[in-house]
Amino acid sequence: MGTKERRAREKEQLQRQILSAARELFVNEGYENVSMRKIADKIEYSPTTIYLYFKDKADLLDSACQETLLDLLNTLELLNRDKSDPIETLRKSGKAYVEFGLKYPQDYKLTFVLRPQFQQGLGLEEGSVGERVFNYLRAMVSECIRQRVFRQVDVETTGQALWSAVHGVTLLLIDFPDFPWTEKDKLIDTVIHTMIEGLKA
Amino acid sequence: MGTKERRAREKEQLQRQILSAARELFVNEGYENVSMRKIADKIEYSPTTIYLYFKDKADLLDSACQETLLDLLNTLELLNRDKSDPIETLRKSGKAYVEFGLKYPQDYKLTFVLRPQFQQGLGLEEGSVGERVFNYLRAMVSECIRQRVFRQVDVETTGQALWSAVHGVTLLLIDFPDFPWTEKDKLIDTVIHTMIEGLKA
DNA sequence: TGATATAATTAACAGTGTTAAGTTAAATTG
DNA sequence: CAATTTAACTTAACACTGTTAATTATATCA
Repeated sequence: MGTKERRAREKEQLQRQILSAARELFVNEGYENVSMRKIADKIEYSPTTIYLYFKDKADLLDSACQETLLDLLNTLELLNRDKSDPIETLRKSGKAYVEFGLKYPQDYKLTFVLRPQFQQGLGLEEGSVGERVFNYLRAMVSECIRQRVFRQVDVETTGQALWSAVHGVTLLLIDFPDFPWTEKDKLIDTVIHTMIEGLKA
Repeated sequence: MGTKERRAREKEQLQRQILSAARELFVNEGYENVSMRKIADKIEYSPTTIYLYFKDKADLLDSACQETLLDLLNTLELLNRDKSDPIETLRKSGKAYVEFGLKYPQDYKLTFVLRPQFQQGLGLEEGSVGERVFNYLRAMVSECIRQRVFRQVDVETTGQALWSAVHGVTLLLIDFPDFPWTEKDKLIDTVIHTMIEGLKA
């Protein structure tokens, strides 16, 4: 009597299909320029079917951002961290963070700029993927302090400050592509390097 | 025969009135939630009248952002700069920049996040207000290097890196108001202080 | 006053997110 | 197997959006 389970599986599959189509459109055309009807066209269902699987358009955005955060977390955790050189690990992670943002600029903006505006204050609560990303950062900072390569700074504040810096350079590079930046990589490296130097013992 | 001039003056006044109403609505309700009809209601004209004074809605946004940039420039230039302590000047300016963003969060996001998305690559070209803001920053960095309180870093890259840092912390504080930040001012100060320390000779 | 130029409006178009009602197809029950 | 319930999906509609073209009102000049 597995019919019920099959149906449930089919439902789940359609949900994924909708989300996948939506995310692709969001990324390529921008959230505001994607209509429910466009998504419906892509998956060859009527527009209102989407509402059987997602509360509304913001809910779709929300789910898309969850996926992006998971991708980012994976990217970071795949870095081979050298325990004996926590600063190099921090540097590499920062670089990977920015490069992730530049590789998927629409995804990044959707997740870290657009979504908070809609789903106010959400996305970083306890147990969420966002929190896991931040935990990753916190752990690196802790290790730098433990090994006394950083001076005795506050872990929380320092983590947030580092996040601020990489977030800032990522967004500026995304939002002002025509600004006469000295050189992309040089700028990114400078931001990260300067922050790290400023934290050293 | 000053009728022509009076008419021109009246036109200009109405244009300002429209822009003022639009900016107020943008800031209070968010650009996306403000319709041309809402703006028209506020100024008690028909919606299409706006199109006699502004090309389209994006043009209105553009003009509103110009005003914001001017406000920011004024705020920065009103700081009493102590020539003998360029680092303190830089620190105060950074703080003022972030505080400006937090005081007018919608304005800030409109100018530095939303507008670039519409009016791609614009707003920082030669002779613009945006460029003047960046010149201000550049001058401060130059002074720090000239007085050898900073090591011999590249002015351009350093300025852009500093901008990245303050931009980042401003946006994070705006976008994630419910995130458990250690303490607003402590975070801002840490970001600025860490960057400056990392640049010192 | 009558002609002309300018300002402002009305009506309309194609599109938006979303809801409620209606329809079709599948699963369950007797 | 036939009847009925349930789930999945669609059609039609609402109130809104930015924007354009055609039309009306208003003020200036001869």
